Amino acid sequence: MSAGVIRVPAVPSSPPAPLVARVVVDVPLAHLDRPFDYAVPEKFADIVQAGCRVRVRFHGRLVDGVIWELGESTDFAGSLQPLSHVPSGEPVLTPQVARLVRTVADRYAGTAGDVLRLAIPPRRANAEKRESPTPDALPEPPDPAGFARYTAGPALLEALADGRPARAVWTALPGEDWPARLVELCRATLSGRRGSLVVLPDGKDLDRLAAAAAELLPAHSFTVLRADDSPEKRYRSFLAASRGAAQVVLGTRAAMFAPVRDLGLVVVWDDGDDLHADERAPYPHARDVLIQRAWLDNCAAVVAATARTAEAALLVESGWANELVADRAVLRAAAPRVQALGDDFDLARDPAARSARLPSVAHEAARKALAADAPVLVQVPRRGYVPSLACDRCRAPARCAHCAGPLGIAPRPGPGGARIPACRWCARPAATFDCPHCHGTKLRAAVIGAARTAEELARAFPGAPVRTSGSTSGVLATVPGGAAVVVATPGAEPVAEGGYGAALLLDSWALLGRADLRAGEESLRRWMNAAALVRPASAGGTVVVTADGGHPVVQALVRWDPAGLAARELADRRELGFPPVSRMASLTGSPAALAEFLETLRLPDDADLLGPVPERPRPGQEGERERYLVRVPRASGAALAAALTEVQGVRSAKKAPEHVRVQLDPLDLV
DNA sequence: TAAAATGCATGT
DNA sequence: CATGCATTTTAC
Repeated sequence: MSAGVIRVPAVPSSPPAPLVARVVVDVPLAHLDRPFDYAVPEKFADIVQAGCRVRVRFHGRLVDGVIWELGESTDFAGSLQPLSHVPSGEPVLTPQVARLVRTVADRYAGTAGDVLRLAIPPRRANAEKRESPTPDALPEPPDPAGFARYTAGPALLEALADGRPARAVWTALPGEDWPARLVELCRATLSGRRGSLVVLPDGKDLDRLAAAAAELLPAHSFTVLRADDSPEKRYRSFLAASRGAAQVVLGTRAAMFAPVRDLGLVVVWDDGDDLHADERAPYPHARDVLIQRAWLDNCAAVVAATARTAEAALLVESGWANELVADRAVLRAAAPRVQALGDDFDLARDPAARSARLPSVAHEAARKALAADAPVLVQVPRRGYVPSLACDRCRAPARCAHCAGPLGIAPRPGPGGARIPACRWCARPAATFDCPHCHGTKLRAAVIGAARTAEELARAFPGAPVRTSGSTSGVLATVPGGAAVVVATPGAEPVAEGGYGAALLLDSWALLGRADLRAGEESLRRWMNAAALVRPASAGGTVVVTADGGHPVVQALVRWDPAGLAARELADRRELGFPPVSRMASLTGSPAALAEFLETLRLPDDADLLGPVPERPRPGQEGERERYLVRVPRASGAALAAALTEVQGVRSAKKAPEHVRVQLDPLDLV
């Protein structure tokens, strides 16, 4: 130290200014997934806040970042670079969301930067300038009558109003006005000064929820986050939440990270819908993220749907959540009559029958409803289901004798040009087949659905107007009461004023025959979501499903027993070693990159490596790609994620040229 | 992208 | 075994 330095005594009244900003930089490199310390220059001292955006010099370049936290010292041995820019002090990352982001990144073997990109919308300076309108007053707790049909319903509302961390798997009754019920949950929570977050699969559902919120919540107390809003509007809605102006946030899956103030409740609606799985790395699932949030923030959680997933069943079975269900008598009063077509009418067996007229039972149900001036819902399959293999005798999906993966025909012929059935998980050829259910030895290709045209139905019911709702023709949210035939693909069913008089579920064989781990659960979910729009049996409501009444999934629909099927699914998956009882990771990439990846990978001892299987080429992707699956017991899930993260770090540090896509608990376990 | 660390040959 | 120069590593 030079002799001429003059030491200035510290002014006692001024608090020590924050000197160090720990910044998460937006670079896509796995080995740099940690905060870096920067000096806060004098000129920014007044505006910087924990959670605000910054630009910093990193590796010589200017990059975007977020202040993870502010501190007064650093462990870094070198001299700190200063923050280059602080575009605004607006805190866009709350400490609670920061913690969630870290947890989610770790769970999915991704980086905090990747998760932050999902969690924080792009900045719009204009939106920041505007003030967020604040609500006038807290609401009173809601009328408990809405939940009176569910055994523990009123008690749940009370718990929420008291700020207790109640956890429930709610199975909504058919015909339930679920948007109103969900808003009542939010209102109960808000009456206790706590915020709520509700995540739904799509914009159509969000419209209904927002309409209910406008009725039941104070003005400006809620905000709606939807992917199809303009960037400016999205940022404004986001700020309404982060500033604490609106304490109730309703949105589609990107809202799962919304910075709700004083979070008291998280809700996911229809958690079986695959739209809840984000398709950007690291592919988080809204239900799982919200459950993590409930853990971290010790808040209430409600997993709600008309049907039930095996994951929700596990939450109940493990004791994490209580069931919120109606008893059988209440259910009988609410449910439509469900008829399954008997064994004698088998659409799948007779190709001619498929293109022919409606089965007479279905025709009769529709005719009656139309005669009573009620609309009829017709659910038809979407095109493009993947063909799969099933037992020729009993139709059970064919599974690999080694790992219980689904059998299929390889997209490319094997050695010698033969197209032998093979496991789509571990790629072992299935030279012989012995059905575990009926000991059949022959395989058949399961039927691929083809949409019945609206014109065909129009001919079947002359005089009734025909409307269609689907992704190609446009999704209708509602249809008026009165005789009409409404043709919809699964998930696009409009709500009918006064309920449908009948529903015909014509996609049964296409849904049930899919080579998907979730085919059974998913079929019931889609059927129930359609059937729930039908009037109760006492008002003449009828549902006809064109499937074998002996099939367990069809039985669950007839008896309206989503909990029973979910419990059964869970038991099956436990036996076969499937999620959610085990955790799985899929690794996709070029054969060379995968080989190199696996060389560095140190798997937990109890891990099971399956594959590789060839990946069907995606549009716009060059070269051969294949996929491995890794399976571990649930307890080793964190160890698996950590091992995968480590390899990603090593590979990115040595600049491995080819990327390997790592997905934890992927939905498509075909 | 640029500074620091490491590697390596060369002349002592 | 310093020294100079090239290459690799790090990233605040």
